[in-house]
Amino acid sequence: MAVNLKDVALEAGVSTSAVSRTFTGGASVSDKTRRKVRKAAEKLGYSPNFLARSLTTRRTKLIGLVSNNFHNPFFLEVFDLFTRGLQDKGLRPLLVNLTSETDPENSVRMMRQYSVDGVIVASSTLSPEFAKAFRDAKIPVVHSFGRHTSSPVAHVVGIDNEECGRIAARALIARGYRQVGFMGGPEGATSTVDRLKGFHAECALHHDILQSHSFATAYSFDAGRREMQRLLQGDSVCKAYFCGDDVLSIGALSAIRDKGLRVPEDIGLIGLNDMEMAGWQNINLTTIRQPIPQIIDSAIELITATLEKPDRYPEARLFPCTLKERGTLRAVL
Amino acid sequence: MAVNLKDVALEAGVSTSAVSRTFTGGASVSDKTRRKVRKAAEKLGYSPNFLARSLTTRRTKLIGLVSNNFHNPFFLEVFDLFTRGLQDKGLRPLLVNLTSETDPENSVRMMRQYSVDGVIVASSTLSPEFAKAFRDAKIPVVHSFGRHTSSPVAHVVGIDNEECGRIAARALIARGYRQVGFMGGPEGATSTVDRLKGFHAECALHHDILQSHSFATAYSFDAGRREMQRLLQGDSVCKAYFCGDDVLSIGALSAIRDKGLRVPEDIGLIGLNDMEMAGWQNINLTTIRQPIPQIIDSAIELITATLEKPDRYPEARLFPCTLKERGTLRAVL
DNA sequence: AATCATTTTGCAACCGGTTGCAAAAAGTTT
DNA sequence: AAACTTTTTGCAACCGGTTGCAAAATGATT
Repeated sequence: MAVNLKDVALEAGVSTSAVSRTFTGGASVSDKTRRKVRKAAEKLGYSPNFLARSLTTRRTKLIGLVSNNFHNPFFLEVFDLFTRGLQDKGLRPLLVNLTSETDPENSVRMMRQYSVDGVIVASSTLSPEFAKAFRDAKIPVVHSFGRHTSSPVAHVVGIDNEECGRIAARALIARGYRQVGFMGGPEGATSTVDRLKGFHAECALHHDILQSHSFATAYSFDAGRREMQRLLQGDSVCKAYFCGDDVLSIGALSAIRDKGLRVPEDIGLIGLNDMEMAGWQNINLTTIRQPIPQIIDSAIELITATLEKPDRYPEARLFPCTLKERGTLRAVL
Repeated sequence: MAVNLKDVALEAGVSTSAVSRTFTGGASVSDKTRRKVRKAAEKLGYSPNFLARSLTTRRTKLIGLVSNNFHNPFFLEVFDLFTRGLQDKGLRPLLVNLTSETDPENSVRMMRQYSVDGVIVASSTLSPEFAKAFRDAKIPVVHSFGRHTSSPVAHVVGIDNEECGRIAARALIARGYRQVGFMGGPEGATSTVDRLKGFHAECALHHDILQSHSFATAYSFDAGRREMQRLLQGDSVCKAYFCGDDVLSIGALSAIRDKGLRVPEDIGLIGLNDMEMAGWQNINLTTIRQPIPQIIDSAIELITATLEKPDRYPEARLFPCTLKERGTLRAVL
């Protein structure tokens, strides 16, 4: 059915090697035969079969893009940037939806069966062990938006979540909030654990700050809303909350407003990510901006570099985050 | 490096055929050798190379998932369902981000180079010609959320956009709105064209309805907001608007509220899709519900059926939409 | 035990490409 | 024109599997 190398070779009156060489960069072919081959290929509508090629080159140009959060709009931006960035480099993302499956073994086997060149993990909740499983299997891997530990076991590119916790705490304190809370994402999410740690540490530096914390069950609107509703029913409601991320903040915001309270007058809120929606005028969320495009570009750069040199020493690339002031915190005193 | 068929055959003391046969369903192998092979494979950590296999079987189990809307949260839900649904059937989505590229030729070539078994187009803006290009190239294709024409040239599964326009018009009219507008998505989007047509036709059935229409530049919050701002500056603001989709509605909503007008008291709004966010309590959008899971299940079912029988006659599968009443239209009179 | 039917097995060719190597062709130098 | 260097070319083996076919092994029947 489909036209292959041999057909083109026959049509052009050359060997299959000649055809193969015209279609692979840097091979030795004379202009004359190259032209003949091009013409024959054109005529027959030939284009090389990447998968057959990969058998000998051992490069499929397939990159596994594995994520477990398809309910956070933040990740749509992430997928957009990853797919475009990979495409620009001639790579193809093979999308893997983890849902509840967090055991890496299945994913590793699957990625191996498809001979992906490398894997990009896009998740702020999976533990470093997940990425490590790929590394152990000798599959180049970069964990984007993952946890930075003191001794990374696999490439990580993202932000310093502890520092973000401190930034949030400082922002609240600078605005005169004295009773502050951290409303985290799921208790097991690495990002939440680290953000809490930094938030807690920074608050502890000030003797007059009353702090508390709790966790939502997921990084989602519903979870954020429910958790804030629960908090508002309690007896020690804080004056301002640092929420685990933007979508949680938006859920919290809706709960607060429904209760008839004003933001930021009655309760202040600060999120994290600065996803597109945070800037929507009807939301206008004060948040900590994560430099998403930079993180993604860097992750792609790192994975391609690792394809070249698979035993590259693991590294962590962290990008600074900045406060993005909008309308859910009162002004600095 | 990686362990292959031959290694396993050697370890198990059988031929490569025997190994191959134990790993492909319905082949003739005795229990005894099957056990030997399984054990050897286990020991060496072998799993078959799908891509090498595909060379002879002519099945890669790769499905191109091509979309051009990575800025509409609606599509995150779509990707979630597609990836899970395909995975459940043992298929792998190869994600293609079209961005501005609407010429199908490149996509066709690319999909052919990766020997995808089939392609799912997920877009409400691309014309049927796009999917047709795949069909012409003998690549099984299903256009989900695509345009239904009287004589489909490729499989389409989605909704009847004209009927949705009529549903919207009826909803507005039933609620006593007499001056109504359609604020569409991009003028070239097939979905917008069809929705306008139905909306227009239904309004025309009533002599006392004043209708108008305009287009936003994209299916996005910003575009919706900008277009509504423009409309509000004009001199013939309608009493209610049917917006091209939910995300446009949300943009419009923010523009209206910023102007100090109330929804639904001053202006009514109805969207389309019923994406998750439409139900968020701080948005609470009245909208037309599109049965997303059904559409996606059906699209997957149709593509797999077409893999079996590639010359299957093109069909259109349309699912009924229903009005989802929330808070942005006043009550029925 | 011999004959026949059925199942299991391995050989070898093939899927669509790439590539090392040596021979052939082209280009330089004397 | 001969000798030498460099470039181009085709052969054939290989990548990791599958599969048609005939031979071998097994099981059933007499």
